Amino acid sequence: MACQQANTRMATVNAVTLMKRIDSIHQWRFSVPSGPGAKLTDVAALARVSVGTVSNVLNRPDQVSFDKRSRVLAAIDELGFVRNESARSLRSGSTRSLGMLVLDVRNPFFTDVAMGAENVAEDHKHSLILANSAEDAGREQAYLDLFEQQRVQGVLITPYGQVLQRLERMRDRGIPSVLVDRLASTDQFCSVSVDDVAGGATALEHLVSVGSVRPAFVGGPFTLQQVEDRYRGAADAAARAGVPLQLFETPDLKFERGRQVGDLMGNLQPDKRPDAVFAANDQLALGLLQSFAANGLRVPEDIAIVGFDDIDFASQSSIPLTSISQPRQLIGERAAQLLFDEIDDEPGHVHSQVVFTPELVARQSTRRR
Amino acid sequence: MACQQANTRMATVNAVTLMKRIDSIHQWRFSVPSGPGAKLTDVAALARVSVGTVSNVLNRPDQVSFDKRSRVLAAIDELGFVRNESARSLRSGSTRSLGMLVLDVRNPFFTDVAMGAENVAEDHKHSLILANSAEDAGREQAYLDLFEQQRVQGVLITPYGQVLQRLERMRDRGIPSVLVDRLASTDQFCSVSVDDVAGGATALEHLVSVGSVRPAFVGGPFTLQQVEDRYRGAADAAARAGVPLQLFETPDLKFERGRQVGDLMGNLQPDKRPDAVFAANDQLALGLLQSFAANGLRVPEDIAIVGFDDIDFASQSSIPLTSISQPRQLIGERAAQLLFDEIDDEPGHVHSQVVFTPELVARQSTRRR
DNA sequence: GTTCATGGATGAATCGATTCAATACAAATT
DNA sequence: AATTTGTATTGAATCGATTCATCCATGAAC
Repeated sequence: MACQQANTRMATVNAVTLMKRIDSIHQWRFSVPSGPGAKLTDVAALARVSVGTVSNVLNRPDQVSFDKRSRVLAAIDELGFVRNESARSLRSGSTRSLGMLVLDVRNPFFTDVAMGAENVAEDHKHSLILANSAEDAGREQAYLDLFEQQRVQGVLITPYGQVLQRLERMRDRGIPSVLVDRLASTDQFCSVSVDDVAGGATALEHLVSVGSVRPAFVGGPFTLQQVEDRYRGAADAAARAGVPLQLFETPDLKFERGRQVGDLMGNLQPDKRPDAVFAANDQLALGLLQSFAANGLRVPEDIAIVGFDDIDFASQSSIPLTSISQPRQLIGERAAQLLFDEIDDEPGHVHSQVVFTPELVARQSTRRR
Repeated sequence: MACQQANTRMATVNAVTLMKRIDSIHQWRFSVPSGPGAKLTDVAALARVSVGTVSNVLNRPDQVSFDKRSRVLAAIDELGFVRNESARSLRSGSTRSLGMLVLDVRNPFFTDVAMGAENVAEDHKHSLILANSAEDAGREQAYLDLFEQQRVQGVLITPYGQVLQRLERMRDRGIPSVLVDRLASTDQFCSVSVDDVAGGATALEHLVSVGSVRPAFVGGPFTLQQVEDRYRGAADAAARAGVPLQLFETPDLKFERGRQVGDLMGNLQPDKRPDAVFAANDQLALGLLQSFAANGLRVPEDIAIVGFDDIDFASQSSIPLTSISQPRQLIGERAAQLLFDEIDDEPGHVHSQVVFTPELVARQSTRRR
């Protein structure tokens, strides 16, 4: 009884589906195709094959005979079928996407890293969802929520707030992450970072090698690990070289701060004034440069400058800026590779910390006097 | 017979579901929660309510009594339930996302526009998927495919290749789009753009007003509508002012080209050399600036420069650069608003073309001599 | 005491793909 | 001729949420 009813209903459903198909073909032929697009069953009906075969054409085309495959492809084309990704990933249990959460999309450093990651993701037929925490713990959490809801396969993140615990929980539930531009403090994660201490040392050694005897460090806040490390590297190198290192601490790393510090230095007695500056990033360095230009200090003759990051504009400044260059794209690529390693779960996956050593790019701002 | 079998199978399924539920609670209580997360039915069971109620708590919390609502929320918390967005949007037929396709994520112009759009999207509880066509027609198509598969609610796009027809088709199937930084040539789309002709005119009038009598335009290729328009605006303004306008055409708008053109100008006789340059964008302008600095030409004394876009680095150059500023963030916001208008289909939606007039930001590079 | 209205709650049906056990069929082997 | 092997194909069950027709309980109105 109930059974009969079920059968009846089934027949009804089929009839409706068929109608819809004919209808949609009709529309396509004679007018503008519109409304909700065709679905897989429509394609199957038009190509006179089963839904399983259509799915195979989409996912394992080489397992389908030439005849049916081409019929299916023709039907797909005819109907303008576009597979519904929500349905795909609901059933298959796997989205084809990674989430990436950076501190500032407007910072070219991160967009470069993202491009590197995107390239690798593309090779794996995944897409990269790029999000911007904008150095805001709330947004950071919100985007992690989003990533979890979207069931991304993995996350690339430059953490801002306290998220490590959460990331561990996510990993335990099947969403691994890789820390970018941060050395993992635990062995719970892979990370890709840059040896800022070495970078700081390189910068300062370079200044000494071009003749500086009164170098200074400009940067802050020291709560940023990067700043701390770069300073420490520079301080150690200064000690080794037997020169003092003056410190100008700033509340942030923005251009404006650089200009302010520059103005400050410009007002010092020439013999008190540093003869070279190592700025914790290029923004600061450009600020210094602008200030010096405005105050009639010559770079590098009166004062040399080295920055950090080697952003495009370092080389594009009127006086091209010496800087410490990080392999940005490579960082992104490597991070994505590590992430895929963990996703594909080569069972013996061990978390590894990749540390790149940044390189000096010498330009006019530190030319030997 | 078959009917009986069906019933039996159903019972089996229920038993399995129950087992799984108990199992997952068990795991939570006594060990690390892991494996596939809890689902909505688990929450319903733990809170002793129906699945419909849980769904209501998630989507229409005010329609649920306080008692059950808090039980559900407690269960969600206890199980660490995260709603599966694929399932949500499959059933509801609507994703909560927009796609945005730009020509170059590394260009601060586009990241600013994107941030504006993102803010509006956030207000509408949507997320913005940012993709980079990188001025590659293939990638552009591929990302549009992706957007269609993901069933985004709408698309913000700065078209590169021939995509208008495709966008029309998408719109007819329920995915509208808004053109960004492009004036829609048809009335089929909304668009948000900037009046480049006016911008070009402004730039040239400014140069004349600070005393230029031999201005030049640098930029290309003229197949880019932007370049064409900026040049035309400048040329018209020059004609009106009764000064000639020299043209230096470039194959692209990159920094390096600016430097090359700058070197070229540096080699001209001082009385043949332009006394002011309008560069089609800031990258070119910075290239010119660097070249002039290297060749000992003083800016603005020997030659004034005005750029276009007012990127951050325009003001951060050693000699701060006068530029034509576009309301980038506003462009993104407005575009997203128009898109939501069309998505929410206020039935009388008419496509509108928003055109912002760019503004001159005068800085040192055009200071009156 | 009965009817009606209403806000809350329920749960089977549903969205559109993929999966996989079952089957059909051809070719190879015994 | 019978059996095995292997490949191509099928279609019902499934993923995890939302939807919505239905039901329930409570109180107001008659």
